[in-house]
Amino acid sequence: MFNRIILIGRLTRDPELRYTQNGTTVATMTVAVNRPYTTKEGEKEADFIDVIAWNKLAEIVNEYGQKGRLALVEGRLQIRSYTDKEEKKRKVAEVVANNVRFLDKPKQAESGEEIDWSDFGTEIEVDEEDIPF
Amino acid sequence: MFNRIILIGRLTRDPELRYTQNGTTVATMTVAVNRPYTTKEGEKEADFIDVIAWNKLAEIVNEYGQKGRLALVEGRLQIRSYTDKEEKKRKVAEVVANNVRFLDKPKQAESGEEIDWSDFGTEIEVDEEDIPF
Amino acid sequence: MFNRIILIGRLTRDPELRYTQNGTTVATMTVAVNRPYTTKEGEKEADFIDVIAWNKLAEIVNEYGQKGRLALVEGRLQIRSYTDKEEKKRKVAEVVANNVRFLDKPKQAESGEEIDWSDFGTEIEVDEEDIPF
Amino acid sequence: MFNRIILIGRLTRDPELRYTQNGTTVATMTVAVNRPYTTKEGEKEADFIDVIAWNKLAEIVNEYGQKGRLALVEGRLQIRSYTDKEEKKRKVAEVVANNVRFLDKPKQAESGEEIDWSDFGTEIEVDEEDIPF
DNA sequence: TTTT
DNA sequence: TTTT
Repeated sequence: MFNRIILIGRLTRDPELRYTQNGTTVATMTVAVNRPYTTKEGEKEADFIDVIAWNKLAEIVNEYGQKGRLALVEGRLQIRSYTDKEEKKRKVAEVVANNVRFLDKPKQAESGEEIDWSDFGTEIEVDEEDIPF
Repeated sequence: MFNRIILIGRLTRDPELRYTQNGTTVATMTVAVNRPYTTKEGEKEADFIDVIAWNKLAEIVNEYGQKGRLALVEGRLQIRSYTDKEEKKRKVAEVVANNVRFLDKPKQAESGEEIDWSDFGTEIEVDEEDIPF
Repeated sequence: MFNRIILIGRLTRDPELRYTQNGTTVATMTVAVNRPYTTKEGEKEADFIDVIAWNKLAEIVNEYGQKGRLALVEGRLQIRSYTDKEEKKRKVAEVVANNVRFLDKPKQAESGEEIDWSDFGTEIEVDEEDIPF
Repeated sequence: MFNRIILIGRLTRDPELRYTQNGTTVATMTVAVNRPYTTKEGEKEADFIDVIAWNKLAEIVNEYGQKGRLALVEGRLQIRSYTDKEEKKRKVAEVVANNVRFLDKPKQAESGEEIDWSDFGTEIEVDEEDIPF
């Protein structure tokens, strides 16, 4: 009845853009979120959380999100079930984003390339109806 | 850096209570959260989300949570990695609760048993330091 | 850059429906949210939070929300400034809802009237673009 | 029964530190949160939201928070009522923080002063029991 | 009294 | 496969 998750973390890699068979745009990325404690050995741990974005949000994520950028992700936690090749039931957890914001300044583009600063703090939010799955 | 999830859904089964080797109490349960849409075939779908609670919160969850009850769960999404028997890397997603509240009235106890109404709307919240993992 | 509030509480009165000059529907209501503690005198306290909903959400809130119902409200906190009749600057805080859900069963309608159960757990969510102010 | 707010915005001024009569530390600050739209005249608007932090959190906020810094604030919305000098009932809205994080790097200290970078991304979270009001 |  |  209610499912809301809010994450702030860094992209572990550049987002990947793909298209479904009927042409819907989808972007996937992984966000590393440091845990709120250190282990007894004094080490930091992180959760690596898969995020999926659809349509216009996918395109914006793909354009502005790069490995290392600090992102705020808002969405819902989705658990997908499937059967693997060995006929075993598996589950996949991912956050279906409806809002992504980049909180740091983009990295200086390589070799003098122009930077588009307009994304800093840009609001990218989608209606639930724009999320196909 | 920030990891917050808020769920409202129903317990798919009674919580399970266990103890770690050093005696820490831990409760696990699964919450079914209906998705915010119906499929093209008009079917409702749900995400079945594993929840883990520690210490005092585990005990309260175990006492007041029963299959079918409507629960609000607040916590963080944790992704644990492990290697299975076939030496394959697997991931488990679960919500580490720091706050659980039951939003409906408890089911009438069987056979005239006394009901403890005190849990209805009770605030059960734990400090991050009370969560061992 | 980010402003999200989630409340669960009870309506202190039936919602009020009005229309702006250009015909936009707007509903206002107050939600009582018990505080997470009792005072030293053992008394419960509550925050009485004004909520405003626009357009289609306003109509649904008006139809299904009645005094005493348990509601989940999601939105953003808005602080409006104005000058009162004595030329003093005043501030008003209100939650602009983009999602309202009723978590309890509706009260039995008076005098044998039919009940519409369809609202129980219904998802009512609006796009940011449907919120005029 | 549930009251959670999450804000990201910039401090409009340095936090103010005070002490209650019984010696409890309290910090107040205002966070400017830009609204998710521009007006028809193309202007950006912001909500100026008062935030209050207690005890250890107050001290940390006071130490690391300066005018202009980007902060994430998590807490609950509190509406306090009081009667003013003209015997009129007034209401004050403020966020009681239980978690504050600074998301940008601190400003370079003036005149070669040493910078303490340790706060960047530091987790500052308090137990509900540490919040006196 | 308002931040970038 | 993991980010700062």
